[in-house]
Amino acid sequence: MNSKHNKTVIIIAGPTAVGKTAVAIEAAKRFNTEIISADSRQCFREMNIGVARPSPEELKAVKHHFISTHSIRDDVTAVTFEDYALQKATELFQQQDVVVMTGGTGLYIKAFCEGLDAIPRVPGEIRASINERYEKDGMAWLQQEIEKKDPRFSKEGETQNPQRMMRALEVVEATGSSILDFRKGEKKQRSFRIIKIGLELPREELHQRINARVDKMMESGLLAEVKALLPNKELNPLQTVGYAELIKFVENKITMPKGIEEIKIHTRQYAKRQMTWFKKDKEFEWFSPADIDLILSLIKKRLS
RNA sequence: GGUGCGGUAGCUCAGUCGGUAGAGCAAAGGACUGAAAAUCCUUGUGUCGGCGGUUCGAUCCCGCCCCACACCA
Repeated sequence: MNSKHNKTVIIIAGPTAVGKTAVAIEAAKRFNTEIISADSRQCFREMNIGVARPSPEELKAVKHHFISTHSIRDDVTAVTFEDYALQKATELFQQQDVVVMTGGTGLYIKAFCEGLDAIPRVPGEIRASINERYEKDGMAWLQQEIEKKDPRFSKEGETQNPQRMMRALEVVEATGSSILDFRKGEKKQRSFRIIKIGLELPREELHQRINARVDKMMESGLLAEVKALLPNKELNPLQTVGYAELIKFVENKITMPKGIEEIKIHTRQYAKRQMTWFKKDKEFEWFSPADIDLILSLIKKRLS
C-alpha cells in the first residue's frame, strides 16, 4: 500500500541526554529501516566519548549514517549535512518506505527538511584573512568593515555577533552582494513526508541525566581522549562541550572539579537552547522518551 | 586567649571620601540559513553578618557581639 509517493522520514529530536537514541532504534526496528544521525559532532570519527555516540551494540542493532563519517579536519557544515542526508535518504528509499532521522542539531534538521538558500562558495583564503584580521583587531574592526561593505547587514543583521558578521563579510567580499540578499527563506519541497517527534523530560530529570552522563564520560576516559586531541584544539569541532573545558584543565587554567562542573553547566545550557529551537517548530509532537508505545502508535497512525 | 584580614545578588568579588549598591559567572527567557555541542540578545531589591551609638540620614564612621580565614601564644 505504500507507493513511491509515500516515502516518509520520521524525525526524532530533543535535547541532549533525553534518550533519543533508544527511541530511534525502536522505531527503526519497528519499521525495519535505518537511521540518519543529525548530530554535528557524532559525525567526527576522532571524537568518541565526549559526543555521546550510540554504543557499538546500538550501532550494530540498526545501521546508522552520518556517524564517524568525517574527520575533524573536514569542513563539515549544515550544507554538508543537507547534501549527505538527502542523498542517503534517497538511497534508502530505494529499499524502504520509511527512514528514521534522529539528532539534536536543529539547524541540520531544518536544512534537511526545508533546505538552505544557495549562497556561492567562499574561497578559503577570504575566510582565513577575515578570521586573522578579527583575531587581531576585534569587534571594532569588524563593525567598521561591515558598515562599509554591507550596509544592509549593518542595519538589519546581528551586529554584536562576530560569527554572523564574519560570515556576512566573507559573503560580500566573495560575491559583492549582501548575505541578506541571498537569504530568501524559501522552503524547498521535498519528495517525502516528514513526521516530527519531539522528546522531552521534566527539567529536573533531564539535569540529573546530564550530570550522570558527564560523570560516566569522565570514568570512561574523556580526559585521555581530550589529551590525545590536544594538537587539534584550534579546530572547530574541538569547540565542543566536554572538550573545551578539559582543554582548559590540561592547560592549567581551571581545576578538575571546576572543569567537570562547567561541563555539566554548559551541557544544561546547550539542552535549553535545543529546547528553544525545537519548541518553536510547531510541527513537532512531544512525548516522554518512556512512552515508546505511544510514539510508535502515533507514527503508525500518521503513516496509514 | 591576642593580633591581623574579611563577612555586600545563588557563587566569586568591586564599590559607596556618609544620601539604601554594581560586575563576572550562574539562573530565567529569547534569537539563530554554510562555526550551530557554536555565536549572540534581554532580565540584577540584595534585612550591604547582628545589636546599639554618632548623624537630618549609616552598608560606609564608632562600640560590642557572632562567624570565617591567617598568624602569634
